[in-house]
Amino acid sequence: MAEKPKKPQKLKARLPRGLEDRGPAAIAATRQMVEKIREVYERYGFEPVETPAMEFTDALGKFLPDQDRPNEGVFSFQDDDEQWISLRYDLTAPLARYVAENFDALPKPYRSYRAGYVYRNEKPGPGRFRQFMQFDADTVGSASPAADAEMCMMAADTMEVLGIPRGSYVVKVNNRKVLDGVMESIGLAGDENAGRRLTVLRAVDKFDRLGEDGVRALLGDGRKDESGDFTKGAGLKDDDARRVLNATCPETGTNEEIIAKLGGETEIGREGIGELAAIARLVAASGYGDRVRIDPTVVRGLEYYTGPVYETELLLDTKDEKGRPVRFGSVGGGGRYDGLVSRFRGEPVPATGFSIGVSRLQAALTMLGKLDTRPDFGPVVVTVFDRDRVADYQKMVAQLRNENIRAELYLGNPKNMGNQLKYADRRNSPCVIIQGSDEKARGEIQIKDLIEGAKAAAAIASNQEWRETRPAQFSCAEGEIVAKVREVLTRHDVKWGN
RNA sequence: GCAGUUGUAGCUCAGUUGGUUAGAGCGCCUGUCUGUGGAACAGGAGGUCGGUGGUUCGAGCCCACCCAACUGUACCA
Repeated sequence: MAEKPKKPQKLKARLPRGLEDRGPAAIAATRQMVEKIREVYERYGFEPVETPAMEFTDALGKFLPDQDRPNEGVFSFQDDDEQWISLRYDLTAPLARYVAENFDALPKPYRSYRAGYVYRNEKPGPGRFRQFMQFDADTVGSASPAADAEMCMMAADTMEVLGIPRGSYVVKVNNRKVLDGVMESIGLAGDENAGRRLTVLRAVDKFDRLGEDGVRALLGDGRKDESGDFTKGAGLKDDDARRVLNATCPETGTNEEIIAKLGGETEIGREGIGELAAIARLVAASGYGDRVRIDPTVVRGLEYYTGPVYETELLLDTKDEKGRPVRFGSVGGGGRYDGLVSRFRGEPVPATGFSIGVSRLQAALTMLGKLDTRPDFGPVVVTVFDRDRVADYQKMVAQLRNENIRAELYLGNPKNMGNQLKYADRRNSPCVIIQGSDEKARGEIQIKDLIEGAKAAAAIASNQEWRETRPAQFSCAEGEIVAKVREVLTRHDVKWGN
């Protein structure tokens, strides 16, 4: 014990929670998803624009009320001039800043899209990350319900282009004005009731998770969850709670039937219903009435939305590796934010937008087994047989690379062939090039087809036989290296990158 | 934040009523194998038993506090 030398304290390699490292398969999947989404957005007439990952905190509108510091949900720091800067938490608020700053130079209505990472300092979970990718599209400068309807239809098209069949997703639409009208009708108008209105909205938003009874409890005195934790409710009278529930319970039937049941006891409520009806008509006319559904329970994140709100939800059952059901929440959402750009300008600038949660959607599709997670093929590996002929091998690599074939020289310790082949195997290489002194003397090289070899190996039992038969290996003239390698690649349909 | 559950090797987990030097499988590295991937065989590295303090002759096991992860819930701008 005493003679055992004390080990130096090792630094623990670790990543903060809610963040993830991404390997080749995940990167390839994201690239494909982003490309497909981009095609849809372009087809709808949107053009790309990107903004940085950071903004002044006040441009994001994220200072806590009555405090000189940013909201805790955003990652923030102070610049050397003491100004607060925050990582963007979505792509909408930065776009509003961009449009306001470049207003005169942009055509109106201005239609643009962008993909990028956003950051939220919240508790992570399945499909919930603290850095995640969104793909966002916005129309700024149009108050028409056609702009909103278009967002919903584009959301539907996007889901299908990503391989989610019709019927396995739904685009839900609601209108904040309808909710405001209901609250006004039970006497919750005015600034003094802002807190209770928020509680009511949060309760309604939980309908899909807690059901009618859970929402009723939250509208009334409160609710106790299965761990025994108690959540205080909005304190509505039974009668008022019933009216809220009547106006917000999910209804079955056509969009028109649902809209007809919404009531509309106030001016603001009737306005919202009218907008919903207009969207429903536009959506139906284009043949999207089955996928874009009016749903009175949709609330969405609470601050800047002013009218229609939309949400895309997967209807497929997702289960984790232990078979437990996993709730992913919405994989996309958006709405109308008529106040966000006008904050920077003294005039009204209506706007509406929609974002796909690329990271969450990818997590869901991975769990559903709908994404190809097989590793890509590695490069052709040129092995080192004679150490003093590395230059010859490097030349072969260059020949292949010049023909756009992924290739590399084995850069490890070339003491034996076995290790080099093991390396190529791990890299998932389609084939390796071998040239020892015997081949060199004949002006030939050996090409070993690792894909074919792996198949042939299944029948081979002993290591002796394995080595002696050299399965799927052939020789060719030095000058044929490119042509013969290409034959192997073609035979196995090897494509890199896509 | 609140509540519940769980922390033993890189991963999945054993570990008796508290009793020498904490184990297994898988993975990893090396060798058999300076002319060939897998398999097999042999060997090796890898642990402050989440942390600190306490009870005890003696703690991976019992107690207290702390930390972390997971699940639910809240918040989610």
